Amino acid sequence: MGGEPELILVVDDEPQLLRFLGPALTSHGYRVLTAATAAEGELLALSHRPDAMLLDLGLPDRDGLEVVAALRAWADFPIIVVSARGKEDDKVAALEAGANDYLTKPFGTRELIARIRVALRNRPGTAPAPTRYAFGRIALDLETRAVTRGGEAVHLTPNEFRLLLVLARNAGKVLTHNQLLKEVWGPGSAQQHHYLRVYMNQLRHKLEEDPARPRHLQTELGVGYRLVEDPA
Amino acid sequence: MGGEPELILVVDDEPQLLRFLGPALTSHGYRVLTAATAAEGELLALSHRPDAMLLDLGLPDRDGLEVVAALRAWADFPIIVVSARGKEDDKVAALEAGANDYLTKPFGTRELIARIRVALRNRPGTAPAPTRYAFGRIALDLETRAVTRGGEAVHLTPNEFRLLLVLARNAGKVLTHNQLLKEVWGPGSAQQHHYLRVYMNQLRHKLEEDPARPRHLQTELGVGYRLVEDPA
DNA sequence: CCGGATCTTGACGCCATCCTGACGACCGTC
DNA sequence: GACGGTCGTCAGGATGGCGTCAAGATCCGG
Repeated sequence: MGGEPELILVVDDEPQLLRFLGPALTSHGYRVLTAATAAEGELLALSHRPDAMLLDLGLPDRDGLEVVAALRAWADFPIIVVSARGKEDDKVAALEAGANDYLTKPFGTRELIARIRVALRNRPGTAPAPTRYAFGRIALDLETRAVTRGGEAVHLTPNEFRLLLVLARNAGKVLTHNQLLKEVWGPGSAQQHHYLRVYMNQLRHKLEEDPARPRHLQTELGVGYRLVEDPA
Repeated sequence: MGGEPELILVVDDEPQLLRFLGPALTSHGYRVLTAATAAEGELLALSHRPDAMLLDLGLPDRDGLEVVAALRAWADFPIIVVSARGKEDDKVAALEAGANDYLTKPFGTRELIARIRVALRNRPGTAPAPTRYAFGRIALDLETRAVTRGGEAVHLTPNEFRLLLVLARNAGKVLTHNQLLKEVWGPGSAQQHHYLRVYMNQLRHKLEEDPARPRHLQTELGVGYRLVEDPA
């Protein structure tokens, strides 16, 4: 990631806790901003757009749940609620109001740091494409480029693998002949439907129990092909 | 939203807990998938791509942390860890390994539901345009090219599918013979009204309860055909 | 430069789909 | 009541897409 260090806004009215949390967070590489009241916290959140917020529910000037709801109206950063009250009703209410996590005092620093990291990790903008797929007894791993059928390794040629991969990434959907050709053989290969017939045939022989009656690699006549988990 | 209910995969070896969690989750509108071992859980996760996973750390066949790490290698859905051990070290280790949340047994159902909702709410972008139509018991999905009648799959030939699609896109409206012919068979097929009679007949036999008294695929005498949701 | 793996291309039989024709049902008109 | 028109129904023959096999052509590493 390597960019700016993340900014954490801590809103709590206990100076004791702040003196304790500040160093803990900075020592883990975060920048810290503090506020002692809800009003000040909202103001700082608005002006500094922190990457995450630590919010004590027991603030003097305003009800904690209201603060969460008010923030959630516009803020998209994670809000981790901290409270001395540990009843289930309190937790549910805060989470429903929009909090991302709920910690009951007292809590350990390391757990707090871990939960902050989880919250930051889950921010939008990080959608890793899956690197593994499975369809019945067929499994496929992108990183190792390994394909197995019922646990046993199956060797696929490059073109076979690409074809299977395109189908897997769009599992369930029908892909037209030209879509598949473009993805596997590159543009300019349209109308070469014969490739597909040959390679689908090879895939079926390597992956299907009964290549003549494919379970997963289905033909959509006149349209294209599709890979399904289970033959409806 | 508004599509399929979310699928939750619950991996736990205590039947007692499963019997307790299953109804709790389904009653909140989730679909539930269960597994009793890590191996089974990973397989189901791979093949069914749940929207979230509930994972007990104390599984018999494999260390819980390993399972979390292995899943995180490819899975992008939230993993909520459940454990009887509540020590800070355990929590930190699980969260660092990739878990999204950590609940200590015993926990309340409402808190669990609330935390699941938080996890689902935070998922990265999920809004593929649902290209679907429904008319009574007849449903039609453009992406998968699947047509169902009362839930059961119905196979349509390319021409049948195109004809149904044109009618569905103009649901309620009457389409003239020539309009339909042009859309399905291309221009230059005008006056070939016999095509329509044959194919409408086939569609009715595949989709209507009583093909002789069509509910949805209506004839407009001397004009054309129309697809309606409900026979006024 | 050789050998094996992979890709391409051709040929052929089969089968789903499509087209076409024949016939009956229904309705309005003369 | 005969007639013409439109529509629904059925089935057989034609067509084209698909699966299948195998023989070159090509690529690549040793």
